[in-house]
Amino acid sequence: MAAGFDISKLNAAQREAVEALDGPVLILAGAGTGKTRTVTCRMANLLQKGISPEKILAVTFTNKAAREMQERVAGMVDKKAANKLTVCTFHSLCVRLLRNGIERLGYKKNFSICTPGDQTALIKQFIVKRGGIREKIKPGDVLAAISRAKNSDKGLASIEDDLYRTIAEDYTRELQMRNAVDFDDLLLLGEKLLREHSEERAYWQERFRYITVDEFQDTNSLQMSLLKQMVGTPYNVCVVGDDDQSIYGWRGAEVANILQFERFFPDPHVIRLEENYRSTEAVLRVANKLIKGNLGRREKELRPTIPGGALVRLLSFTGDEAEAEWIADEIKAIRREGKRKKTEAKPDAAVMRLIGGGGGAAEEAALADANLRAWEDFAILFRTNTLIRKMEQVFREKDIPYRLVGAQSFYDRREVRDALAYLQVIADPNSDVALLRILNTPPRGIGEVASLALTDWSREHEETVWESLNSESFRAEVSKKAATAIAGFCDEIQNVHDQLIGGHDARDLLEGFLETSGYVEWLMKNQKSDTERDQRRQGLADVYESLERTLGKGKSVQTYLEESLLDPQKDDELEKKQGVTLITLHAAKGLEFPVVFLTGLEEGILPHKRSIEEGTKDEERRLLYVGITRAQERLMLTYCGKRVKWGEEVRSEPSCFIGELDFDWIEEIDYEAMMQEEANDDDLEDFFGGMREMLG
DNA sequence: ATTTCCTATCTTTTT
DNA sequence: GATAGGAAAT
Repeated sequence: MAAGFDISKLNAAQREAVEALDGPVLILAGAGTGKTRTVTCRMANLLQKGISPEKILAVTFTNKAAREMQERVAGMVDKKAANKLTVCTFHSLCVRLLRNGIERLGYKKNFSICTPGDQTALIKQFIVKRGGIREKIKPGDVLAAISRAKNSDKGLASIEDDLYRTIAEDYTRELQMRNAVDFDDLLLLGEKLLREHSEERAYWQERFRYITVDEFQDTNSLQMSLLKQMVGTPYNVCVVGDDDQSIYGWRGAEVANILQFERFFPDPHVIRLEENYRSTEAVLRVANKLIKGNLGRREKELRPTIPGGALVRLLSFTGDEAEAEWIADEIKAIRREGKRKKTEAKPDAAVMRLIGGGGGAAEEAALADANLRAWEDFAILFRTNTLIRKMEQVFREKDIPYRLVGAQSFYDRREVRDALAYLQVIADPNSDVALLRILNTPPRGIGEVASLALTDWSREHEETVWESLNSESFRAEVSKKAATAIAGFCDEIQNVHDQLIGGHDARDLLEGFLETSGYVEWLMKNQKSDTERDQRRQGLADVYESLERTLGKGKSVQTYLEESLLDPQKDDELEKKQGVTLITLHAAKGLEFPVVFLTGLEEGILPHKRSIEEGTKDEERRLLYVGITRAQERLMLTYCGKRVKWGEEVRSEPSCFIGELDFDWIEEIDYEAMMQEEANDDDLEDFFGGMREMLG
């Protein structure tokens, strides 16, 4: 039976939250106040009170958070019950809604989901078509406008610029015709389905009687509308959020939803979690002082439970190279200090080898013995993904293991996207977007001219691209050479598709087809080096493996494709990877680390240049606040005077946020001091540190 | 049609 | 420093 969960370890507010199961509940949970523990305990409590797990839904912001929550509940109660819970993102929830009901909205059941890459490609086409090329219109800007419009309640009509709006309309029409939806459509259509079809609404409201929404401050108005449709009376809905950690305003997130919530679900039970168990007092003082700079927030302060602690360090460097190298060296140094709770274990020969600069297996063995901090205790936080590169480079030079979280997404890799497109076409040749992608990849004689004729033809005849390709009258329209190529291609696809329908193993078919179609050969030929070839090969291998794993769970190919698109993290494997964490501030939300380095506190980076232009500096301040509150024991804030940008050195000014920090809890180390400390001194310091440790 | 080489532009943040 | 898109060469 259920192992149970220990409610006695919770504080009064947390316990109150865990026990408030019925009616609307609003939990305002500051950073590090045991939010996740509280929410998971609350779910466990629902189960223990006899609520059927099928009736419980928890919506999180990322798939990673969803997996984590489910695992944690599973650790507290009966595993089988926990696995029957529905824990997912708004987007995957909508896929579920639409898989059943999208036909009511005029789409065919086998709709496909467009990736951001597909979106960009489409938008580019229309920019060209509408003559936006002269005006230097960027696809990203149009997409952003579309997304903003779809997520607001006004729709595409709210796009001011005529050209933008025209392109947006073209794009929407094209998607609809191709029976495809983008990420925003998932929410849009999901909400529409429930709002316009009472049978659907009734079904889902009955299906989920207890709903929890995590990171509620990051929901936008569309997600809020969706939530309203999902929740039936009595309103057993619990939302958890912290206005100070709202960092997705650019995606339409509205902190005002917290107020909205109280209006729509009247008299919620409001619970505040303010006692922080994560960080030292020093870290929290700095965080609290900083966030006070934001106006219009709910006044609250994180109360420390760990008094004192090491001062937060603020360091400046001459350049990004120096910054990265110092961080790497400092990590090695702090690591050698060992864990906070020092045991009496004496360093031995292993440490000698370590100081001697040895590496590899010997070093790893040394670590285990010598009570050193784990690499996983460290995290380095960056404002943008690109800033991570320099650090990566230095880590490689200095032999420090690291893991990148969500940096360059799995599904941004060409071979992965191609392979998935192939798979989708094999599963359903009528998937237009995917078919167009692989039509001439590798080059098989169906070039630009033929491709253009094809899309025009299919649009005109209101048939899918696949149908057009197979039509004799279309083939008569293109060159003889192209027609032959098309015929051959169609045969190949048809053949593989038939085999899949006939029950052939999808993985084998995909792998085989990528070989016989010449894709793999072409891919390899186009790589410059062996390492690149290996990477591509690995990418394909990863696809095969994840496909096999998913199918092994009894899921369909279609489900695999959907999950893949919505969950671009390379799930378990990435998490198991060992090393120092390199991560963006956005991706770091919800995580915690004993030692945190927060880099690039510079004007134009944090706050980001674009935020200054757009007047959203408050959000940047929250972003910094999120970064600071990730730290448990030690926090280092760094900035530098110049940075290499596009191969060119650019001057950098200290961030305006530095002036807002609480210097009572900060130890500042400036340029001059650093300059005087020669590299040699560092080495000596390291050496004597090691000696002292050896002598006990 | 395809490949190759040159150039322009790029950078927030994520489902 | 990478990468996508265009022009020129095959």
